[in-house]
Amino acid sequence: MEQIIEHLNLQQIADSGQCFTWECLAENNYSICAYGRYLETKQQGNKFIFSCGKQEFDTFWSGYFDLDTDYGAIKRTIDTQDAYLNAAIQFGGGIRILRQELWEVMVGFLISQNNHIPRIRSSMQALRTQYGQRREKGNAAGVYYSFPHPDELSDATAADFSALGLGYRAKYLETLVSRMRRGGLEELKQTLEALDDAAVIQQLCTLYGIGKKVAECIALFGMHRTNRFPIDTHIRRILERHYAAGFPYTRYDGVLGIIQQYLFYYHLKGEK
DNA sequence: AGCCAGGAAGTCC
DNA sequence: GGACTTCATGGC
Repeated sequence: MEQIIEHLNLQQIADSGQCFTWECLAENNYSICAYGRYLETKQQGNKFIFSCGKQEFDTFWSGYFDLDTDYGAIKRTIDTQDAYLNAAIQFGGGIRILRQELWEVMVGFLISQNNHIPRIRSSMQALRTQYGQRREKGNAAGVYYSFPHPDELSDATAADFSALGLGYRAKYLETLVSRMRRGGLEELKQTLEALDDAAVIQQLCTLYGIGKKVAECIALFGMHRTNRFPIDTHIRRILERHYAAGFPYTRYDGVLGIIQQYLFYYHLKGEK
């Protein structure tokens, strides 16, 4: 099916580092596996072609791409005097915060610490093909691998994960899997849903290998807590260099996570 | 061009 | 404050 969508750019999202499992098939053409479903999509300007039917798009993928959130309205609240932020949005205004699966995000950002995006991606891909379920694409030729549930990872050891390039993070994942298997993940999800942002972060930080920064990312990308503002090395530099007098947190209260993504992506890819 | 060093969406002890 | 895995990246 086809659809016109504003404030969405596949390449920007794919390179923004919020998800590590999209696969680039060609320019502006990606395959996406999420919640066990498979989708291929192509973009030409604001026109998109999706490999699924209208009903599946409306009931599932539309939510995944966060199309119910009005990014145009958010952009209109931006301080016109803030040259850096405006440049960032000019550069990466097609970024949205996807509604990804909690577990996949937890693993992705557990691996992300002290790491490069290309390497995170290859580790995530290896986890899928090693432990995920092999499935027919259905609406396209070939097969894909779903991202493995904790139960599907429960026989793997730290040494197995290390072999996939996780390095010293392998033991973190082994411990996390043992906590999240056999209903642990579903229990955690229920617990977290009931908590406010600060308590979510606090709760996540009790897990071995998850510190403040990773917890913030999990809340933002895995639970759509769009007011979380993860401060990593890139953001820290931006704050020092461009917001030495203080960042306007209160002005963007409620959408700080979205603002963070614009800034992060611009620093990562745009600003030279 | 090819090599080398500093750094990478940090956290643990 | 130091150690931790490995390697894509940029500088020379």
